[in-house]
Amino acid sequence: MNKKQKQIIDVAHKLFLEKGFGQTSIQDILDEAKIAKGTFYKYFKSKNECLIAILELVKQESDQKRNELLIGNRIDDEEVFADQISIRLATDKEYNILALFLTTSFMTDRELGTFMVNMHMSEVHWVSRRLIDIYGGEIKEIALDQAVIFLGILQHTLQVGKMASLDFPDKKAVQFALRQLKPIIREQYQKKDVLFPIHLIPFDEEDELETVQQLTEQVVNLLKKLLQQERTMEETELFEFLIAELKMEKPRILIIESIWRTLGQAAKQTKATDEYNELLQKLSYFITLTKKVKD
Amino acid sequence: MNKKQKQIIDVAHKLFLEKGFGQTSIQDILDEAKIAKGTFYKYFKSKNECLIAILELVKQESDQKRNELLIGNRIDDEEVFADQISIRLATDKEYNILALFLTTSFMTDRELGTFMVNMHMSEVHWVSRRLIDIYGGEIKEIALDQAVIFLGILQHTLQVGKMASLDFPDKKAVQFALRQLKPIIREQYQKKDVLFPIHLIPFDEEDELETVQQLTEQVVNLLKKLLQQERTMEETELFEFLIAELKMEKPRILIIESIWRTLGQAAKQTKATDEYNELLQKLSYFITLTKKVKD
DNA sequence: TCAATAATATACTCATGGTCTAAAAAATGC
DNA sequence: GCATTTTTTAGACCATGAGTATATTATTGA
Repeated sequence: MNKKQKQIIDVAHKLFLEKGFGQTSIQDILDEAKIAKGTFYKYFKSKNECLIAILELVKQESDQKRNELLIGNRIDDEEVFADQISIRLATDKEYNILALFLTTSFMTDRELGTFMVNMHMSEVHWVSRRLIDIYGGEIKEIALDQAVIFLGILQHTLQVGKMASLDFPDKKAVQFALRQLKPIIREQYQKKDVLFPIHLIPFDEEDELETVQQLTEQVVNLLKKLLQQERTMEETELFEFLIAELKMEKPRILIIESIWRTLGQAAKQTKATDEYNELLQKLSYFITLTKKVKD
Repeated sequence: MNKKQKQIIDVAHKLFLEKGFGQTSIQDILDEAKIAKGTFYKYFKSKNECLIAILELVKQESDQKRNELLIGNRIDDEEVFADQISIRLATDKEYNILALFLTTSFMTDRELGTFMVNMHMSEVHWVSRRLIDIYGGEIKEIALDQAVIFLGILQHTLQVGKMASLDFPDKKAVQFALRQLKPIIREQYQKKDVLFPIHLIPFDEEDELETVQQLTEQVVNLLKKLLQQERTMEETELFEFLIAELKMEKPRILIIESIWRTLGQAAKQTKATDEYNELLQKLSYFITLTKKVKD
């Protein structure tokens, strides 16, 4: 990412938060960033594209934080899940992401619309996978339903809370929603009353839920793939070490964890590619899952 | 309501549905309605005010339908409740009402924003009152929470269903949400785990939940109040009869019901005042409640 | 140093919401 | 049926804001 581009994104980011997307004109951004119109349109085809760029960045950052939260904790710790949700909420709320989702149908702009839908669906899928982590594979069939229910309760609770000017902290709403979920899970699990069948979750993501072995293989493949691209010396070294370590009978999990942390730091500096982030995510999942299996 | 005004509203209504609010320009409305700009701005201060007018009309119509649904059925019939919800859903979805709610924070326009919030809060309150009808006064303390949860699940279920292009009928989503609610109610009722205290419901509405006696008194007062305004001969006659009947020891419920129906028909023709509609609503509630008490 | 690239300043188009005015058309009261 | 008032029209006009285009001035990298 270019320096000027980053500058524009930062300013736009700030202004969108302060005044809202609709209320911020491109001129405002130009003035605040002290750049010419041409520069803006050199980097972004439109205001909407600029928003998408910001949203992608924000998502990456919160994904990172979510992964960090997972390390060193049990995968089935509800408290960790609550924190992970809160992280996204903080930024989501600032951006009124939910508002944007639904304005989709208002917009002519198909780009932004589909982007929003994809982002939301990926969040729903993430939640359903985490619910399986927490409540076990037995709820697999109803996990999507539960994710939809959980996010629905959460979103509406926050919305009404805001409307009624009761400003309880986000996390209180998260925990409330989570508490409500439990009796539903018990009931729905018994009755097998499913609305959204699990097969709606894309296959490659579903595979992540499988065994450590499969996960190891995926990570190794990813590493090899990334090695074929241009990498710094440090990365090459770390990647090759990881591949070797993962191929061992009993990979030393604490060493892998520490490398993961290093890579995560590096990713923070430069805007990491999707594949790089996928690696980080899979790696952190591998770590937590391995720890769990050890128990 | 003026004839020209109605014409404008109808055209705007149609266009908003076809192309969406944001995508419909005032010029579009003018062209379609074959009107001059001045005429539009004679009746509506702005595009937003026009939307509000439409929304008010739509709400009135669906309130009416909801009331009609209640007559002749038990107040605690879940099926009736599901139908009542579906009614509003049909129109809400057309208008992307939920989208508008949330865009509130995008808008500079405070008017439209507060209007939306009020409309939504009144819906939440209505649902919580109906839940009390259905599950009994014992759940009074948790009724608001339940309404928030129910609407949250419902809204998100519909949203995800739309995004995933599974087009199940609205009513299926309503029944799904309602089924999920039951175990929550059981659990929450035992644990008294309340987030939104009942006192958030405005007092005058809360009173409606009280006894038939109180309700009778309220209806009589409303009738007297309305009689002091200008009324047609027919209305005066019906109103005075109702007052007399309600004061009797055992009001003949079927007669009252038939008068209610007549008044409802009349209200459909001319745009009824808020007070008139309140009367209709209270009356229908009186009828159903009385029937229930008889059991 | 020179050529390519990045950045600036500024003028322009176009769509849209909203205001204003003068004249034509309708409605209304006597 | 005529005069007055109200409604409606047509269209000019303004402001704002997104996005395009262009000519000019840095910056930079080989």
